[in-house]
Amino acid sequence: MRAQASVLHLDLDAFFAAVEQRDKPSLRGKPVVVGGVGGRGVVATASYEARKYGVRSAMSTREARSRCPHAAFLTGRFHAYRDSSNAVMGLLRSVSPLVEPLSLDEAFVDLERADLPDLDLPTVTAFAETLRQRVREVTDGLTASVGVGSSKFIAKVASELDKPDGLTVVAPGTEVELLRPMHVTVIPGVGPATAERLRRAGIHTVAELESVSLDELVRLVGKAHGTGLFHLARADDDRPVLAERETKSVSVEGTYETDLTDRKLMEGLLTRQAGEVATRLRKHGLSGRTVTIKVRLHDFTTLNRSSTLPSPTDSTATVARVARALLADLDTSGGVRLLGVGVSGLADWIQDDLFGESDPEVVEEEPAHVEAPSSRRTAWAPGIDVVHAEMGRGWVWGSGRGVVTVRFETADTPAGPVRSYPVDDPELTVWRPPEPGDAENSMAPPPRPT
DNA sequence: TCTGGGGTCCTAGGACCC
DNA sequence: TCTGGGGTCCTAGGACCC
Repeated sequence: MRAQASVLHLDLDAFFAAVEQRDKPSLRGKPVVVGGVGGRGVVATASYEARKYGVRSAMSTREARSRCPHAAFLTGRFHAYRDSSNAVMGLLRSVSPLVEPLSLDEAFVDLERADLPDLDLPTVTAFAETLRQRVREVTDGLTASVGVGSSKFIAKVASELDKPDGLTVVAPGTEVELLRPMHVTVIPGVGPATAERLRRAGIHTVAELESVSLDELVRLVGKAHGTGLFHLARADDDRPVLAERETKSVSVEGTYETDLTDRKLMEGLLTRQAGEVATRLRKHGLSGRTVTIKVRLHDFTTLNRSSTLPSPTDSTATVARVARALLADLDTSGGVRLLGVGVSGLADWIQDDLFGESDPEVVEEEPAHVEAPSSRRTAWAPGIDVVHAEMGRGWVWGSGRGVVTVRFETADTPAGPVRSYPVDDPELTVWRPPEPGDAENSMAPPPRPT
């Protein structure tokens, strides 16, 4: 907890629905529900007009239709949402270099890094009001709710207090008295299961939570969660605002209108999902060692099965093959409503399949002099094809001591320049031969060193 | 025909190694 | 040879968030 109110949380109001109402004037002032419109869809966002009828996020669309039949039910237009989100995040970053997006419609901003004369309440309040106005301008009319406080926790709680289109600044020193009367579910991480456990222990409010010993809380909800709750109940929160978060996993899943029973069809769907996952991995220059499938049965029981490879992959064929093998061990005779594929244990890039699909000897015989940065990452092996964001395509001449040297040589430029980069330079990634489904698939590989 | 999709983090048990 | 402990990796499930 900081001595000044220097953490800001911004939340765009009913974001998806608000974008739809902005872009389609006939929807303004009317109930709008964005989400899955099929038989098994759920509500992503309801406009405030729809909320009056009890429509809520995560409610089934079926339920929403029965509560508010005259609402407009729309599937999302994610490009439009992303455009507006980018405009807002860009605005926030112009104001402070330390911006932590939580989703398309939410972010923390560290005001200690903003250009403010001081962090006194009047200054911060005026700044936040100006920021809300500028959000309106860059998004062509969307509104945001903003909270400012001495920590992430307090800023987030504050932004909820005056929704929509409001601002709350919590004065340092008043945090605990603000929290004490509130229900424990204001604390991030306290969902239905934890709230029920606490309720059975007679704990409903933050004040009651504050009176419980650390040992007792750990006994009730586990070590990590218990210690977290102990501190948050006292508004004790030192989590920093972090601008960049590393991706830990990539996954694709789908719920089907009717339960699947045909194994061949399931294998085909998993194969298609594996292709989407692998394409996204390649697009971001990532690869991973653990392939996981997710299977939700007809009765909603959910199974995960995973397998960890000896080295990272971003290959459609490898991910698909492992996914199908994992499915083979499962009894799906009762029907399957959801299938999914994911890859985790991510490295910055790939070794598996660099020299062809199934050739484990090549993979294992990594030259001893090439040092891997960590067990999860693989060194820049000489000869592999790479691409640099500005320089374009080339191949690795050599590497060592944290530096990789690249020769930028292609069919068009046979005697290209040589450049060296830090091994973790984000501009430099392994080049992958395009697979079906990739955006650009007309490029030929560059010449290889002999 | 109740119950999405994309994530993160935690727990717990077993294998394996030192 | 027996016994124990600690650390890491892997797998499965669950809670939670937006």
